[in-house]
Amino acid sequence: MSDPRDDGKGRPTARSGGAEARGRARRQSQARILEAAEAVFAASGYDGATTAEIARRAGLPKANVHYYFATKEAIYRAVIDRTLKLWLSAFEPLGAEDDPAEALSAYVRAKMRHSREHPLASRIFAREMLAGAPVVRDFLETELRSWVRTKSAVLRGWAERGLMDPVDPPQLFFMIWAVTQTYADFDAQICAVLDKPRQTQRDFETATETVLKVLLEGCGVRRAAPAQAASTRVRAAS
Amino acid sequence: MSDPRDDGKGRPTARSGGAEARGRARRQSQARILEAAEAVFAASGYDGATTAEIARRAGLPKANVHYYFATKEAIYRAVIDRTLKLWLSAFEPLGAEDDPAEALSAYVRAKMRHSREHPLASRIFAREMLAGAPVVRDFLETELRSWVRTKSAVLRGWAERGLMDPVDPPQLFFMIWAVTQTYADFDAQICAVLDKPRQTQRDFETATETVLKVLLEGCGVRRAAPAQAASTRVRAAS
DNA sequence: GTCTATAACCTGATAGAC
DNA sequence: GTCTATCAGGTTATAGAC
Repeated sequence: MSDPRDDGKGRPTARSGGAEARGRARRQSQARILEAAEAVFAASGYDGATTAEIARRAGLPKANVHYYFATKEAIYRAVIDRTLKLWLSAFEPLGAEDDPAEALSAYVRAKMRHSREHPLASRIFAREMLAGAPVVRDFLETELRSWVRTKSAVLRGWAERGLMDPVDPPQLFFMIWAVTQTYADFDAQICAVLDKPRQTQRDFETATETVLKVLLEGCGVRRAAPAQAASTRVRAAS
Repeated sequence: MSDPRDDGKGRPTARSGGAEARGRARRQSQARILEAAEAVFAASGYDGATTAEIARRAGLPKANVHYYFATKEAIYRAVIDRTLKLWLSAFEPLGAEDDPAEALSAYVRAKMRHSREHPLASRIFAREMLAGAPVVRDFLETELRSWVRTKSAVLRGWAERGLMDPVDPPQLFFMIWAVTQTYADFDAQICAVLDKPRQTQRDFETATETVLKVLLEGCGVRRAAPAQAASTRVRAAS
């Protein structure tokens, strides 16, 4: 997963003069391809995407795309790599000594922001899940599983200290992920029901407040003050 | 949407003797194709699905599939038709005179059961949303939107009478749908995290109880007794 | 490194014998 | 109504000129 661009081509020749300029152009082309591919895979899925469409969006001839990425699958793996890094970046700490209201609130807000700012990544991830996680299964079974184990212990600790209700922690995470990601993945449904061409910033804020209220009160934690985040944590009295 | 099998072929000839037997065989073949197609579309999506695979699963030669459904798209539309009917069948009444705890509880339970019993339909629906609802947009903008409008008024009425907290009703429906459907759509993720080959009946019950607790307490309604359903409704005191 | 032209393959759909 | 054989179109990937 760490370097999916293993096509073995295009490495700088030993006797090159302008290697740096070429390296720049190389990275820029690759970046444009990945950005185009993200949009195409999110909209059409792996099978629906075509390398021709990716090339068109990237503003390159199709053969150029295959020069940088040997196969369509290699492009997809590179995009997934990015997606997982983004997914993980939305994972707030949730430390045992944190105040549950503050920490859970910050986590849910981070996930909501992630859906708002990176809907394409969210949709690609969702498509992977629907297909049975053929590519990201290893990630789910290692990194994500161990994250859930660790954080579940933290939540059980909070419940034992009476800071929140005893809620099955993995199930709570499934709920949080489902609710926050629906604003990216099911955008078409939400827009259709609300009779709007797209979700506005205000819709997003309403959604965030509703989600925070229902999820936090639903597991028995009092809400933190709306505006502040992880920087001004309050330690829980032990 | 009502009859997507509009290929115009295969209607019984006027002078036929065994028309009934042929009609039976016809319906049976169509049913087998649709069942196979549901599985293939759910697993692979529209573009990933092949008519050859659908035929193989249905136990028929490929040409036979094209005899009953002129195009791949016609098969897909027939499957979607089924899916939407199933989706609507999980919609409990939610009447203004019902007790919110009973009614919402029954609705969430129905949606959870639907995910458990019809995961393929749920995944096909999810893929449609991810693709921007090209086929079901009309359904979303008419039937579903009007359902949400009607039921939102019911929820606002409950909130005004102090039977639940004032929660933005459409947002609450989005949350309920997201949470309940995740158990079908993101099954791969849930199994991977829980380290199980599949979700057991017990996992499903834990999930249902957790979802009910968090969602109902999250919008300020007291939980109804677990076992009973819509038959023994309690009228809300007005 | 870049791009045009093309090869190799697969898929949806059909023709036509039975 | 059923099924084998095949066509037409589109896709991934590559060869080879520049």
